[in-house]
Formats: sequence, structure tokens, C-alpha cells
Amino acid sequence: MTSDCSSGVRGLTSPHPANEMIATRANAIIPYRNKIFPFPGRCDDFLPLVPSGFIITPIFSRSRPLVLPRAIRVRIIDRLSWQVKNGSRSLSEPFSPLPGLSACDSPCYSFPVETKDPTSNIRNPALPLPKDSSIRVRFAPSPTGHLHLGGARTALFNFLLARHYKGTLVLRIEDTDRERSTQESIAAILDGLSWLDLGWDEGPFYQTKRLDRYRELGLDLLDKGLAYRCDCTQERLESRREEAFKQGLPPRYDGRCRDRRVDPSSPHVIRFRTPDNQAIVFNDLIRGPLSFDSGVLDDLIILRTDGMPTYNFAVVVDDIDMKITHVIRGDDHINNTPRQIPIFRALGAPLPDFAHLPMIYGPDRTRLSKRHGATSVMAYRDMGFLPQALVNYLVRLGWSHKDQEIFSREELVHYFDLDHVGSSPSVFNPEKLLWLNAHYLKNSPGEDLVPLLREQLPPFTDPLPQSSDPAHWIRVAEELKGRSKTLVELAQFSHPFLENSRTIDPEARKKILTPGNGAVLEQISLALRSLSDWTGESLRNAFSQVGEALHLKLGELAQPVRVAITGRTVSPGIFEVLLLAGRDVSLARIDEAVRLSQEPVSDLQDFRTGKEDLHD
RNA sequence: GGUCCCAUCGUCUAGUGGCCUAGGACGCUGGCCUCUCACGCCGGAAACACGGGUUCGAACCCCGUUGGGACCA
Repeated sequence: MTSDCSSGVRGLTSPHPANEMIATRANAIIPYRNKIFPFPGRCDDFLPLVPSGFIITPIFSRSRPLVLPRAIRVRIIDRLSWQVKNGSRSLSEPFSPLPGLSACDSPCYSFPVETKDPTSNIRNPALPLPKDSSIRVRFAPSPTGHLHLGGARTALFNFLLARHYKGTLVLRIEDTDRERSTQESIAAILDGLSWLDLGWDEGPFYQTKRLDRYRELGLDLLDKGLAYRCDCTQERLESRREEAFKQGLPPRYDGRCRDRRVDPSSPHVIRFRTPDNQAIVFNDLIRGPLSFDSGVLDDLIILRTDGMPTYNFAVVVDDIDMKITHVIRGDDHINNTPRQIPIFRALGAPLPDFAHLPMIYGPDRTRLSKRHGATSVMAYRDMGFLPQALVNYLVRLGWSHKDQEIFSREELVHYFDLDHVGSSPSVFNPEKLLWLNAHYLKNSPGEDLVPLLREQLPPFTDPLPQSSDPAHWIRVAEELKGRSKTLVELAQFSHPFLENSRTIDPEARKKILTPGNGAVLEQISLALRSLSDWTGESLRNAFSQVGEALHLKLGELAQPVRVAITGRTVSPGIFEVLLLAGRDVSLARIDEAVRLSQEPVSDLQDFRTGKEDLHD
């Protein structure tokens, strides 16, 4: 194969060939590592001399950069393999040629070569931040249900990439499946995005409002002979499919109507004329080069009998019209990509870059679905998760930045790139999400938590007097946030300090509110009653006096009081509890506990002393 | 069935040919702190799927096997 597209390369023997290569940059792509200088070379082309000490890396390879010992020549063996020659010795042949590559007719066949100044730190290169970048990405959900975790992560990665590169995020609703698309789903998706605080810049655009456009471009392809009418009946296709199945062949359309003249007035679909026997190659920004044989591809339908576009067609038309530069979507679309690429070409549009994110699995390593429990983003809100926690969890599923686990939004935007997105699927782990949620809860200011706490609480029936004081709410939140993993737990812990009722845990009553402890509580009650003020210090004094008198340690006093006031064996420190409940409530509850402790434990039916039970 | 993808502790991951006796995090676990439970702090068990090859040297590059998954119908 001889060269004919090396215009910007040949003759580059000037002192700084690496710089020259920048000028030949063929297509803008996100820097894969540090800097990228795509080389639109042909097979058998030689790159010019690269100065010694420079580093050269094949972009498609995951191999390490090579530090060049002296000036060398790099030879392109074919588009996806390379060789570095130094004299006669081959330094490296890291890539075997991919079969089926014929001509370099596409920018994605070009051979990007990375060169770097050797003085830069290879291990920890400066963040590639082209601030002027004009990348355009999109999030394109189908409104056939709630926003689920996988979709949310796709949205998040698109969002972060757009923000990181100061680009644009387009929201597009793919609602051409009229059977399954609903208004409720659209609302649910928008709600989910808004809860996670993932804003978009353009849209939402609805595919159902663009039907004319699909039709226009579909007919355009028809005119150009790149598509054709097909009136094959369902039955015929069925039988062909069965036959193919019997023969063990892939069930694909046989192209019967390719060159038939189908009457335009009779019912028909429009099929795309998929090019025969071509290798379709694209460089996935996460996985590297992916190759498909067009022979296994169908002549897929682009417009149905009713004029509705099919998925693959509408997506391509939209991505072209919306000038999407980077298509970042779920792994499940990898097999759609080779179907879409010929359509891009047929429509004369430049190819965007593609990046396919690995899936999120359930614990059984199958695609996360309803039977794995909650998958809706909003279900996590209802379970008392903070959106920051979910975002932090989701972003770490597949992406990493060294050993860091906790990221602020600013850090995410700053550090996020596709380079550190892994290629293997990950399993959803609720435990870790819980830990993150506890972390964010613990580190949130009490006043931020109060409104969220309110949402989780049932309406008051008999609020404590201090519940009308906003400062009291903040104190409650501050005191209890460190012990709660979710807002639901926080609400449960907070309940006794806001409502004039509490539920005594049966176990706790049986174990702690014994007649012996009743006597202890009586003594404590007496001591507390005599207190002139209700402060941490005076309470502590009172307790140590009672402790000395009864020869009991603080722990032995605290536990009965804890159960008396909160109804459970777990709570903040006992003095904080007494302070939060206040004098009147504390004394009333202790006295009530004294009474309960004298009663026989047999009447296990009714431990309730409150009117409302939060757990109901 | 065809095509494609994936493979480091149970889980999320670091790792880009020598810094690896494989690092961090969740979970598990021993201890400290302590009025309970958490938090926090200190310690522990726990992984390169297997087999070839390339290389002076492989978790890392190549091939194969196995296993898992997705898409198509």
C-alpha cells in the first residue's frame, strides 16, 4: 500500500518534527493521555525522525510509552500496528495488525502518536485541561421508567466530562417508542437528574417532535440510493428467519428488496443499504480500537411503515444535528455502534468519538434490575440517602483518582476524565453506599440537615414545646447525625426529642427496666428534681452523687435513664440526651419508667407509651 | 446460535514492563477510646482466573483456554 495522504508529514525533517505533527492533527479528540498528535499516516509511511529522549506511544495500545534512547524512525505497518526502528533492531511490536483494514478513508483510522517532552513527569502528568474545548456530549434516556442507577451514572459521567472540558451537555428524550414512553417517566427522569444536581445546557429535546426531520433525511438517503423501500411481509421475514436459524446462519435480512422497485404507495419500510464486507473500526475511548465485520450487519430498517424512525437512525440523526462530538453511553450500545457508523457516513457527517461505559451489575453479576432491589435513584432518596453520597458512590463505580474515595463536586469536575474509567463491569455494593452516606451525614452542618429531617418525619401529633424552636432542631440534628447512616435513621433517632411520645423497645424494657433499676431511676429522679439548673455540669454532678450513694458506676446509671427517655439502648451521651429532652420531659419520662419497671413484664402486648410509632 | 465486551482481595479499585514482599476503601475481624451505640485511632485475614509465548525481567504486552456478561433475533 502506498501513501497518498501523508501531505503534512512528508518532508518533516525540520528540527522539531514533533511540533510539525501537531499541525497535521486530523481530528479533535479528547486527549487520551497527555497530548495527542494524530498522524494521518498511510501504511508503510514513515514518521519523521523523532528526537531522542522523546516518548512515543501508540494511542490505541495500553502499553507503556517508550522513552527513546536516540533519534529513531517509526514505521506504520498498518493502521493499528506500529514498529519503532532503531537501526535494524526492532524495539517494540506491541500490536498485531487487525484484519480487514483496507483504506484509510476515515479519520478514525488515523494513527495517533503521542509525543511528550521527556522532562515532563510521565507518572503524573499535568492534567490535560483544554479550557477552550468545545466538546458536546449528550444524555439520552428513554422515558420507559424511572431514572435508574446505570442511567444516572451515564448522566453523571457525561455531566462531569462536559464540565471538566467546559463543554456542553445536551439532554435528549428518546421517546419514539410510543408504546412504552410515558409522561410520568419523563418527569421521573427530570426529577432524578435534578435531585442529583446534574444540570444540562441544552434541551430537553424530544424525538417525537423531530419526526419530520428523520423522515426528511430518510427520504434523502432514498434519493441517493443509500436506502431502499422494502415491502417484505412479516410472514416472509419470519420464515426466512426460521430457515436461517435451521441452517445455523445469523438471522439477517436477505436483501431481497435491495434492487427491486417497490411501489411507493403501498405499505413499506425504508431500509438502510449496509455496505458489504467492510471492516468497521472505531476507537473506543475506553476500550481502544474495536473492529466489526459489516457482513454480519443487517440492512436495518430506518423508517417504519408508519413513518416512525427506528432507534439507530434517530440516534444518528440527532447526534449529527446536535453536533455531538463524544458519544458516551452504556456498554449495551457497543453493538449498535457499527450499525450507526455507516449511517453517519451515508449522511456525510463526521464521526463522533465513542466511549462505552461498563455496566453496573447486581450481586449475581447480571445486569442490575428490579429483582436486585431498589434501582431507582428516587428510591434512594426515599431511603434517606443524600444525593452527594449517591453521586460519590456512582462515580467511583468505574472511575478512580488514585486512592481517593471522597470527592467534592469541584474535585470531581477537576479530576474527571475518561482516561481513568475502567473497562470492566462493577457490582453494586449497597454497604459502601451506606458508608458514604454516613460520611456525608456526619459532615453536613446540622442546619442543612434540618429540612431533610423534616421531610422524613411523620406529621406531628403532639410536638414537644422545644420543637417550635429552629435552634432545637439544629441541636438534635447535630447530636444525632454522627450515629445515623441514613436520614431515615436520623429521623428515628430524633423522634423522641421532637414529639411528646416515644416507643420503648420491648427488649430494652425487659433487660433494663427491671425493678432494681426502677429503684435506681427513682433516686436519679429525686436528685434531678432538686437541681436548680439543667446544664451538662449540674447533671454530671447529680449523677456522680447518686453513683457514689448507690455504689454504681456511671454506666449503670446511664443505661436505665437512656431507655427511660429515648426508649432504646442506643443514643448519644446521657447528658446530651437529658439536655435535648429538657427538664420536664426528662423527669416525666423517668417517672413513667419507674412505674413501668414495677409492673410485671408479662404484659408484653403493650409497651407503648406513645401515641405514634414512627416505625409503623 | 451469531457478534461483541470483560477478567487484581467477598465488593469497589490503585497498577500503563523493574518502584509489587501487589497499595487504598467498604465489609469482616482483634485491640484502644468509652455511660450505650456509633465515630475516631492502631493491628489482622483476604486478590493478580488458568496455560503458553515475548522479554534480562510480566499483574502489566501477545496467543490460547476457562469463566462471566451484553447485544441481535
